Amino acid sequence: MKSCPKQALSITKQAFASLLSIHSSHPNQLKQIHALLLTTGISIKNSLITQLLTSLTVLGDMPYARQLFDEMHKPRAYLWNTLIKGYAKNEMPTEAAAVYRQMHTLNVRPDPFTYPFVVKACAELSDSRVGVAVHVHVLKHGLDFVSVVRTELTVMYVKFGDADSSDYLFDSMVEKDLVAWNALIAAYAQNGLAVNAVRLFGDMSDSGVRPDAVTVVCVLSACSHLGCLETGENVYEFARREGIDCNIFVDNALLDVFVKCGNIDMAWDWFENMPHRNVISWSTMIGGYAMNGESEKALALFSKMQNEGPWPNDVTFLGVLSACSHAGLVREGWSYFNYMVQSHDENVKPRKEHYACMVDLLGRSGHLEEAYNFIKSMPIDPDPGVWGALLGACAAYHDTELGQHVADRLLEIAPDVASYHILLSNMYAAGGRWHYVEKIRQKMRRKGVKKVTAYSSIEFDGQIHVLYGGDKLHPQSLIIYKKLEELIKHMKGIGYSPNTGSVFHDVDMEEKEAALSSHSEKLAIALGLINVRHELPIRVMKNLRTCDDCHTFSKFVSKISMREIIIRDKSRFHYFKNGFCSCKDFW
DNA sequence: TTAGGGTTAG
Repeated sequence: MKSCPKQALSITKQAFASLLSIHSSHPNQLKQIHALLLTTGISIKNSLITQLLTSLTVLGDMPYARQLFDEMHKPRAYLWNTLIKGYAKNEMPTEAAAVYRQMHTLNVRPDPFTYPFVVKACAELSDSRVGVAVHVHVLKHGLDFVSVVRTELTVMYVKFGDADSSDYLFDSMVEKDLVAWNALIAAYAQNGLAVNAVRLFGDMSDSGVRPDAVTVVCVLSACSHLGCLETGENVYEFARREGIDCNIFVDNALLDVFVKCGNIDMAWDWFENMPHRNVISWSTMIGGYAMNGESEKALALFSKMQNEGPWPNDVTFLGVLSACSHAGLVREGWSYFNYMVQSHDENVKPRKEHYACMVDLLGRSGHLEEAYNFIKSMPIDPDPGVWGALLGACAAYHDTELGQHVADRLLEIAPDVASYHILLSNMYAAGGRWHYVEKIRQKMRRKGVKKVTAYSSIEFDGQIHVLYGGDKLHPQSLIIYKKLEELIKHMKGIGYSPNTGSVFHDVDMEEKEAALSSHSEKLAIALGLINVRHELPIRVMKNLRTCDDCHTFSKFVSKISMREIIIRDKSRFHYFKNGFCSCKDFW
């Protein structure tokens, strides 16, 4: 090779460069090119290696990317950055952080391009100490005013639930560009702070930065979470005026708003008139019918999709199985599930979520033993979601024995999840075994397991109101409780008796009733009765599953107030009208 | 020799 003329060498390198750019769709092709490159013995130009490394990280072959990286002699900072970015983008935050640590140990000086992905990886790790340590490094290197780095730090602190830090970083950002606004709006929308997302969208408009389609999609997604139909429609109207509609992402996001606000007919109209529909549009619509209890329509739409729509994916099947689950269609559920098992399409192979759906379907229909055997026969390790579905069924069917067995398994693999402790505790409470309830409560206290705070939201006059259980902070608090008192008195006269089975503590009857009567959905319904125009339904969105008592309560309220009440809980929609619920008490 | 933001279910 030494005798090889310079010009020929350059041609060879160019040839490899074009080989790389043409054959970069599969890791094996890249490996072959790499091997070929090594046999020529030409000194591998950095740009070729970078191209190879980047292609490997894009294709997600991180082990090979790592191997290639390890063969390099003293890689420069930008190559470290490429590797970190690869791990971060391939959902391997632990590895990304490890590479950064190694870089630090070897005294490779990080540059402004290093931190966006290191910080992103830290945000994914549940250990906030690592994130804070990296923030300190950023400060030491004087890179905290680089807007991309600062944006990622802001998002990281939102994920850690550290509002003071994220507020400070964002507010003190000198030039907030479009991506910075979008990143924070997205972070709020995805981390249970959807109200903040909507508010920030307002601030953004005031600041003069013009939103784009990404902004609109994020805000619409926040509206979906909150169930804010009016705000969602206003945001879309704004997008239309600004010419940032005509985009399938925006169309799907608005479809999701209709679906998640329980406006299934509007969703269908919108879906039918969309100029383009992809697998997400179809899956959203199918899932929407399922969530609204319209299982036949969900399944009919799925057959239509098989005939004329795009190829279904794993998410489509979650909607299909959930439709079966909500309607108790055990036979149909099995047949869809078996179809998935036999499918040669890797995208449709059942994942743990599908197993959880099947357990839910079998469990809800009372086939507890079958559900248990199904879990035991699983080819993959059952995750907490799978066991949790069975525990829920045990609680619903008062099978304390199996429930205890399931809970033992569950608390082994997910000892810190409050909802499982609470399910177990409710199961004992329903059977009056207060001694066990107290034991669980002590265990939770000892281990510091925190409950997810229950809240409900309701929108009227363009304002979003969020109410927590026992809320006393709402400006109309006094009238809300007065209204509730009136309602309960009236309802008791016609046969309502509070179902105290699901109250956590072993306290006396009066206290139990008081705890029940301040559940967030009851407060939201009362607030709705006071404020929502009579011709409109009262739409309440709850972040957790609604309890038996609130369900009965809502039926009674729909009857005595002659109002339509729509509650979306974590599981599905409930339409209460004239004393009945669309779920037929099966949820 | 390179950078940050988005939709679907549970």
